[in-house]
Amino acid sequence: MAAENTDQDLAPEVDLPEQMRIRRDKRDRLAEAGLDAYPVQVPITTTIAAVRAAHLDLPIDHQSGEVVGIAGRVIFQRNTGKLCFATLRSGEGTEIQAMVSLAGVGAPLLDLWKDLVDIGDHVFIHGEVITSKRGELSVLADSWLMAAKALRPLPVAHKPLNEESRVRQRYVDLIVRPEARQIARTRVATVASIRQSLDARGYLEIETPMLQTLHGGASARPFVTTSNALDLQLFLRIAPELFLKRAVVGGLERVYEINRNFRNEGADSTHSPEFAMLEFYEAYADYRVMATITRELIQAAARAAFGSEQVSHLDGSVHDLSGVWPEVRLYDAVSTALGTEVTTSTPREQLQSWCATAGISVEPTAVSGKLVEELFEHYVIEGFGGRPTFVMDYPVDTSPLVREHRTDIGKVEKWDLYINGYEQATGYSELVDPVIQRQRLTEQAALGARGDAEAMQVDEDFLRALEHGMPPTGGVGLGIDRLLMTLTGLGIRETILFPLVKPER
RNA sequence: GGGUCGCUAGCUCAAUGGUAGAGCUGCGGACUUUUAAUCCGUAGGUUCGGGGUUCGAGCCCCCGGCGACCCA
Repeated sequence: MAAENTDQDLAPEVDLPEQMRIRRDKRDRLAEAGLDAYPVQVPITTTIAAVRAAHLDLPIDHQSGEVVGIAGRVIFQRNTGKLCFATLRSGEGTEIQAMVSLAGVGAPLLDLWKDLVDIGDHVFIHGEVITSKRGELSVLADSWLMAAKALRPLPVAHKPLNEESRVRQRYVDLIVRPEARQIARTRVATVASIRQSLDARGYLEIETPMLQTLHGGASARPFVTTSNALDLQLFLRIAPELFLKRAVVGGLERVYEINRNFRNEGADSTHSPEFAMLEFYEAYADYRVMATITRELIQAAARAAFGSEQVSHLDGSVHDLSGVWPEVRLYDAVSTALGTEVTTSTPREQLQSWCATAGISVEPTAVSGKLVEELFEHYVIEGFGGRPTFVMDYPVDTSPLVREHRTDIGKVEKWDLYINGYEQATGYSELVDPVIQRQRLTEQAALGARGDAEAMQVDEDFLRALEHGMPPTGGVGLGIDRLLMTLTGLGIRETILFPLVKPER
């Protein structure tokens, strides 16, 4: 590692920005003064939050008598000649004031504090819990230690960091922007809520392969990699679907997985090449049952994250996720939009003509169902507004893993849930007939052979599993990052702590 | 994929084609009750990279990089 970065590592210090040179110098001077810039530990006795909680009512300019050792990051400093104030913040966001005075620590430690402590440093303060003359809860130091010296200056705390830096240096974003820390916690609460909802319903959380020898379970371009040891081409999974279904065949009849999928596609405000996905399958359920469970999952997540099914976005808008959500049928919606009836038997040439009129560019080989879906996305989705809407009953030729509709020929029992114009989740009555599944995958493979990079491959082992008998099953895929978008109104790159970004140079 | 906008000091931003500036941060000094402390002084630049036009380019032109927004 070091050997590959010699230019960086050996960069003369004079080439560093002044402020970084100075902080490196302070690091050295700490050692000369007998203070470790990076001690293995500091003798904390409690946390900032605990001190705050224990002294909620301490009157102004009062001594508590309690002596504590605390540590936190310096986020503001106010130094005077013989009395220094610093605001310390702990990782979870609680702040407390440290007071370092001549009377409390003596001249040598006071001078070292003033010389060598910067905003951004982690420090340890030992002393009595008091309130200042302005009433600020403080620890009046009788000694202090460096807990970890920061060699880079923090950005100005009161001006928003530009968006690119926030994503590229999330650690800085987390330090300076409370919303960034809040989003990370909201995500945890959301995912925990999902697990709780499914666990309560008797689901098992399992883990399935991310390295797969065949790509399937969705229509998407995979990332391709190689196992050197096995001399084998592998794909990063685009979906866990085919393995979760194997589990259902095996008798794990309510299973889910929350983990990453990888799709070799572009990134924008609603797409990320790697994204977190929930998939869950329930034997003896169908797509309607799964729609209800999905709505309840999302509503429970909203309550867990915000205490309400009315979620407030950071822009101040309020979005109502409560109640039962509207449903539209895909072909009905497209028919209404075009002012003429569109069915599964509408000729492909007619659909292509409508697409051309709408200015939708489609692959010349696109199947009829794909064209209908394109028309739907072009004409219908915006009309939903922000209201969650289930779009029901999709064309069979774009849904190779879904069972045919029980009454409508040429359609499948599939819904997509749209929120704010993006696809939030999709649910199926799963195709469990191994003979039809083989036909569908064979057709997919034929598309792949003709150059469709998103087509699925024939997974013989998956078919063999189905041939052992899979119970009637409902399944759902739900984007976790997009659920955070739904709950917070943020772009996908704000909901992912460390999204993929191109190298800076 | 197309279009528009942006990239300047550690951070946030200025700068008719004519000496690259400000605030905060930093550094030196004063200050024992501050709260984005205050006051005095001061330093800090490969203007994203490369090429071109020009007496002269942060600014105009071309190529490239990264990002944001809109469109498909």
